[in-house]
Amino acid sequence: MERNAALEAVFTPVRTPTAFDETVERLGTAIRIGLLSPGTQLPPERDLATQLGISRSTLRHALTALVQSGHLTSLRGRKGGTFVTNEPPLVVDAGSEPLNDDAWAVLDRRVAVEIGTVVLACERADAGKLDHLEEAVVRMNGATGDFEAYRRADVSFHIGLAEAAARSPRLVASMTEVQGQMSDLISQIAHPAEVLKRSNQQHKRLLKSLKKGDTTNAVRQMRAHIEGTEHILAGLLPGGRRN
Amino acid sequence: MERNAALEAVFTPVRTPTAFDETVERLGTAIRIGLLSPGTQLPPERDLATQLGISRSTLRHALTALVQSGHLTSLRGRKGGTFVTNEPPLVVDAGSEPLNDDAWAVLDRRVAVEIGTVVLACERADAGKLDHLEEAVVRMNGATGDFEAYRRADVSFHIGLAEAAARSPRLVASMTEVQGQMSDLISQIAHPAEVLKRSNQQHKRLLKSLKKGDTTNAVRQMRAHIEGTEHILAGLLPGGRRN
DNA sequence: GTCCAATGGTCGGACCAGCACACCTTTGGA
DNA sequence: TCCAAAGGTGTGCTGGTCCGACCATTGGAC
Repeated sequence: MERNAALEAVFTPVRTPTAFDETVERLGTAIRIGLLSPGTQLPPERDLATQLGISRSTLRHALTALVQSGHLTSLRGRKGGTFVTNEPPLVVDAGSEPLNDDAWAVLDRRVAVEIGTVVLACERADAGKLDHLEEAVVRMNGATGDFEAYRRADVSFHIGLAEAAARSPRLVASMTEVQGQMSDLISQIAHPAEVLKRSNQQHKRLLKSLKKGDTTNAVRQMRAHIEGTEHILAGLLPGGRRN
Repeated sequence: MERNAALEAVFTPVRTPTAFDETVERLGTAIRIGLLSPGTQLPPERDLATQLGISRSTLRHALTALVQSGHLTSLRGRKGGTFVTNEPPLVVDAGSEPLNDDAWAVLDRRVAVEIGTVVLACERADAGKLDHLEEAVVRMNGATGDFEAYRRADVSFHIGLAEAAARSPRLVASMTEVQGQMSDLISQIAHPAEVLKRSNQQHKRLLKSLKKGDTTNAVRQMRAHIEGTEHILAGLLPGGRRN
C-alpha cells in the first residue's frame, strides 16, 4: 500500500484517441462553446488539413461527422466552403451520459487550470488584455435570464482569462477543453437567474483583483467561484458530495 | 485579430501519439523520476498488457525499446520477469534537446498543476496523508550534496502532494508527467547545495501551511517555490526571461 | 530426475486508421 | 466562355495494433 496511488496512475490504461476523434472533439467543442460562432466559415479543407497536421481524408471524415450532427454545413462551388450552422447543437447527446465517475476528474482539472490561469494572469496581464473580460461581464449582466447567452459570455470570460495569461497557446487550449467539459456537465442542471447573478458578481470581484494584481484574493475568489458550481453538481454525481 | 489567440489554439496541430509512444513515455518517465525504483519487477507482460489496455505485441514493442535504452532488463524462465535496471538513464538523451520553445508551456502547465494541487490538498488532506511529505523533506535535507538523491525525494514530495489531494488518479498522472518534464529541463542546470537547501526550506514552510489548511499561504509559497526554478531556467530559454 | 508451470520470445495473419494523390463536380466571377 | 476555387470521390499503400498460436528458458514440486 506504500505508494499504490502513484503506481495505479502509472499502470492506468493508455488512452489512444485517433486523429479523427481528436478533430471532431476540437471543432465540436469550439462550436458548442461559441468559439466558432454561427455563420463562421472554416478555412478550405486543404488548408485546414495542413494546419491541423492531418490528411485531408481524415479531416473530411471528421467534417462529415460534424455535418451529420448538425454543427456544420457545406457549400460547393466557388465561394463555397464549410460553415458553422446557424443553430448548432449545444451539448453533446443531450444527457445520454449520466454523470459518470470522471466528472470528478473534470472538476479537479478545472480547479488546476482555472486557478493556475488566475495566478499567471495576475502576474502578466496588463489592463488592455483585461478589457475583453470587462465586456464579457457586461454581457453576462444582461443575460441572466437567458442561460445560453449567459454561458457564451461566461466562456468568453474564462477563455479570455487564459489568453491574458498565456505565454503559449497550450494554456488556452486546456481552458477551452475544460470549458467544453464543464458545459457538458452543467447542461444537466438548472440555472435560476439569481444563481447567475451571484456567479457574475464573483466575476466582477475577480476582475477587480486581477486589475490590482492581487493574486491572493484573485485565487480565493476563483476558488469560491468554482466551488459554486461544484456544490450544485455534487448532488448529481455518483458518490454524492465528497468535499 | 479579435480572438486570434483562441482560434490559434483551435487550429493547432492535432497530436496523435501511438499506443507504443504513450507506453514508452509512461514507463520511461516513471523510471526516470524514481516512481519505479531500480530492481523493481514489472507485472508479467500478459497482465501488464491487460492493465494498460493494449495488446501484448504493442507492450512488448515498448518494453524492447526500454530494454535497448537501458531502462529495463528481462529474464526468462520461471521466476523471470522484467526489471528496472540498477542504474537506469536519468534523463532523456542527455541534453540533445536545447530547451526548445515548449519549455515555456511546460513551466506554465507546472504552475497550473502544482498550484491546483496545493489548493485541493489544503481542502482535503488530513495529517496522515501528509506524513509521506514529511519523510521526503527529511530525505532532501540529508541530500543537498547529492542532486540525484535530492531530486528523487523532491519528486516524492510533489507526487505525494498530488496523492494527498487526488479524488481520481488523473491528478497524480498529471503531476507525474509534469515532474518528468521538469526533470528533463532541470537536468541541464547546476544545483549548488545552497540552492537545494533554500528550496527545501520552501518545502518545509509549504508543509506547515498545508497542515494548518492555510490555502492562501500555501499557494503563495508554492508559487514562490516554482518561481525559483523558473528564474534559474529563464536565462537558458529562448527569449530570455519573460516574466 | 522428471515434469510442469510461469515467464519471456517469435511468428503470421488480419484489420483499420491514416496518408498521398489523382480525378470529378459544382459554382460564381473574370 | 472559360477558369479558378471550393467541396466530393475513389484507389491503393503503409504502418500500428490486435489476436492467437507456438517456442524457449528456467526453477521448483514431486
